[in-house]
Amino acid sequence: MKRNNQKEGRKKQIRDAALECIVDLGYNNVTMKAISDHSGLSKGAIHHYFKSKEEILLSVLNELDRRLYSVVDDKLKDAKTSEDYLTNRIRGSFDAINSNQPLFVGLTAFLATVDKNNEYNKLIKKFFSKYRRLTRRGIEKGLEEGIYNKLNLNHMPSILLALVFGLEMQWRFDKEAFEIDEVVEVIEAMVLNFLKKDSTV
Amino acid sequence: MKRNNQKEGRKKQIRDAALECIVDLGYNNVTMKAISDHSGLSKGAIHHYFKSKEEILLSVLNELDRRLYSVVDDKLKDAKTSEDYLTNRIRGSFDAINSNQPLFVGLTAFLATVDKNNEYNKLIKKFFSKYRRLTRRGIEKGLEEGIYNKLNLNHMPSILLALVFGLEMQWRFDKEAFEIDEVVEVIEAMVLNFLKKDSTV
Amino acid sequence: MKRNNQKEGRKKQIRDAALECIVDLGYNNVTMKAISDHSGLSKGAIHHYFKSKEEILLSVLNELDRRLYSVVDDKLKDAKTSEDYLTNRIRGSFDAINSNQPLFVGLTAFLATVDKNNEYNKLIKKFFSKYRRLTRRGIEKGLEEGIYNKLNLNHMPSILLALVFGLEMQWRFDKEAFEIDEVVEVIEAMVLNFLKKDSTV
Amino acid sequence: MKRNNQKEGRKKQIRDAALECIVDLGYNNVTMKAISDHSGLSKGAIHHYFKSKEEILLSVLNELDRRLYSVVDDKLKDAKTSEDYLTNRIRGSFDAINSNQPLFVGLTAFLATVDKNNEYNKLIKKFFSKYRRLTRRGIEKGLEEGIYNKLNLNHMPSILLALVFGLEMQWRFDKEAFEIDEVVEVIEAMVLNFLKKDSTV
DNA sequence: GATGAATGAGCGTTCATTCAT
DNA sequence: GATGAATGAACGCTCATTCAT
Repeated sequence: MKRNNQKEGRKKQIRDAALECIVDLGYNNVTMKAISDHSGLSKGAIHHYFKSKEEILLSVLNELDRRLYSVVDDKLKDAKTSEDYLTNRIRGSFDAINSNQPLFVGLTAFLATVDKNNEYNKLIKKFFSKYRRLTRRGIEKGLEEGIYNKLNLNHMPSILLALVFGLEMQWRFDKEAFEIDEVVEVIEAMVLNFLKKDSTV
Repeated sequence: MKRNNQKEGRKKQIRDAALECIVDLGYNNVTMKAISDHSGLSKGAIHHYFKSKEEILLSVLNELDRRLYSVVDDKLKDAKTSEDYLTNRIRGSFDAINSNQPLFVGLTAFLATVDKNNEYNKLIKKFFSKYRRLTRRGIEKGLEEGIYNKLNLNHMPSILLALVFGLEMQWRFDKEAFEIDEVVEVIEAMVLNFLKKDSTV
Repeated sequence: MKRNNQKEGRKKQIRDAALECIVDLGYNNVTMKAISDHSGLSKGAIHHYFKSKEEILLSVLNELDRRLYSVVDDKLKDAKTSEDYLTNRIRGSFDAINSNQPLFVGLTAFLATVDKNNEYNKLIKKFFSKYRRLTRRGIEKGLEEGIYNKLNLNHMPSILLALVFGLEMQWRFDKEAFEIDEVVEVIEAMVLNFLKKDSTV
Repeated sequence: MKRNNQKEGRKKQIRDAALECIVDLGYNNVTMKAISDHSGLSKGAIHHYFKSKEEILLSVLNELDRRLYSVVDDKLKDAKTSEDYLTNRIRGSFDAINSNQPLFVGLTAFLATVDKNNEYNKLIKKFFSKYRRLTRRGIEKGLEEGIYNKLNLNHMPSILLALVFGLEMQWRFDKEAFEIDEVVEVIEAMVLNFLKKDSTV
């Protein structure tokens, strides 16, 4: 058991170093040497815990998925009503952008690795899917309570996810392009307004 | 003159091959050898037209920018009123996704190259900026005509761009996640509804 | 005949450009492209007159040999007695250094190409040999006139050639190392003194 | 400590191989592949010890400088009087030519790399300078003892260095041009004679 | 477990040479 | 004659991976 914990500790150490490298150096400049330097472990030791560089990066991607989930879920703890829940989900997602840049930078780095049939793609697919499911649950709650009209259940999660990622990306390249807090307020107003009142689409 | 055209033709040939590589192999697997194979030109010949791989990729990014502009603008030709204009802009953007996948795959590939102070970043910033300006113009027209409330002029372009990119990305990794046409309809309804009626935010 | 002259003119043009390249860029940075740029002729045209880069450089080396000969010989025109002749030969050689740097820079560039059995080596050997023969002739004249003792006929030419090249090389790397005019005076005194008085070696 | 020695051993192994390449193939044909073949180490291993080809060559040049110093100094051990000292210095230099051809071939190879402002130039300048200083010291000793006239202190070192290098070069291209031992004897006679008796220049 | 020396395939790039125009 | 587009071998170098210690 202790063995296993130690082993997991080393793997975490390596994963963290790899993420640091992605963020600091850019995805394409991540080398085993860089991970070695950042982690304080030798290249040989790293290969002892992960059999290849790809396995490390896969592990990082899984870790990012986990982190994103917990970061967003932390925002939902105090939500009482469904309306709160959705508001928190929206606001929480954007807060997550601000407070966890490495997470997003890391995630989007992987988006560019798209390649026919690779492992990353499957993980990213799962990750997108999970995020949509989470959002959907919040809306379902609202539906049960009769707050939202039922028509957009399948569409809103995708739309909200698009907004989070789409804004984060713009913001990353141009911090002056917009005031993110204001944009989030507009999005909140637009989305809640639409979910509550609209029933004609 | 003919000379120049021939030269431009070759550069296009190389650019096209490079884009093919990005789409087929993934950004990180684009090599001069791959571009050579895809273009049918020798590595030496490619270097005759572009002095480095980076220059080719920069050229591809510029080309994608140009293409996106024209693809989107084609959709606006028939727009009569501002409402049409904006509807067309939204719909056009999503049509562009369907009919020009390489374009979007290419563009997003570059998004992950983010690295401190590189040339790509500047181009992407310009490109995002241009797209927002284009959208903004459509909304301004609606403002003049009194169709839209004036409050969201600065925010809607960013939101619409986020939606386009954010949806394209999800769709790329999972074609079954949502029915894109339906999502676009929802977005249209939500956005136009918000722009017209809302005046409280 | 005219044909031939034109052809020779082109070859000279190329040779001159190649020497310029050696001097300006360093031997190892001489490329066909550089020769093309310096000569104003296309790479194709250059290959029309010389079948390879090596042939151009060989031609340059031959030309340098010819030039050195004429440069040094110009100094001997006014020499009346053998003593004048030798003085002029020494002084002339060092003057040549000052006024024809490209020539010496070019010549020494080739010295580093030494390679088992190459063409350059043969030419350089011939060139060293010719220079020694020239010097020897001056001393022989002095012998006939009874000015010099006869014992050093075979050795002085080598010594004088060593002095010319050896000083030029030092001077090229460090212009402040010595006052070349003064050194030349010392050499003159030492050599003439030795040739005249010494009879014990 | 052992580690360090091993590392230094490898660096020496690479340096030696590089010098072999210079001598066997000519400076311009030294490639990483050639050094790899000569040293028995892979290209990767070589780059593990030297970060670039230039660094290897610089290291070789430094090593040649060190070797020349020790080779020449070995000849001075038994010198009693200054006259011996200078004689030994002259003779020692020329002995060095015979017994350390690679050293001289290597050194002169670098002389031809002259290029505006490169690292080699600085080293060669230092090296010439050191050699002149060494020679000068011998002459100064003779001055103190009243053996030599004082006028040529600044000039003789340059002259002697010129003779050493100038003769080596000629000899390299044509072993039959002169009998080097005889030439050295002549030089000795001429120089010592001049230093002792001459006081009119 | 941990190290880093060693490997070698593969990278982007250069450049002498060829050849269709 | 003259051009420069095209070729491809060879270059210096990088880096994931292996393995003796």
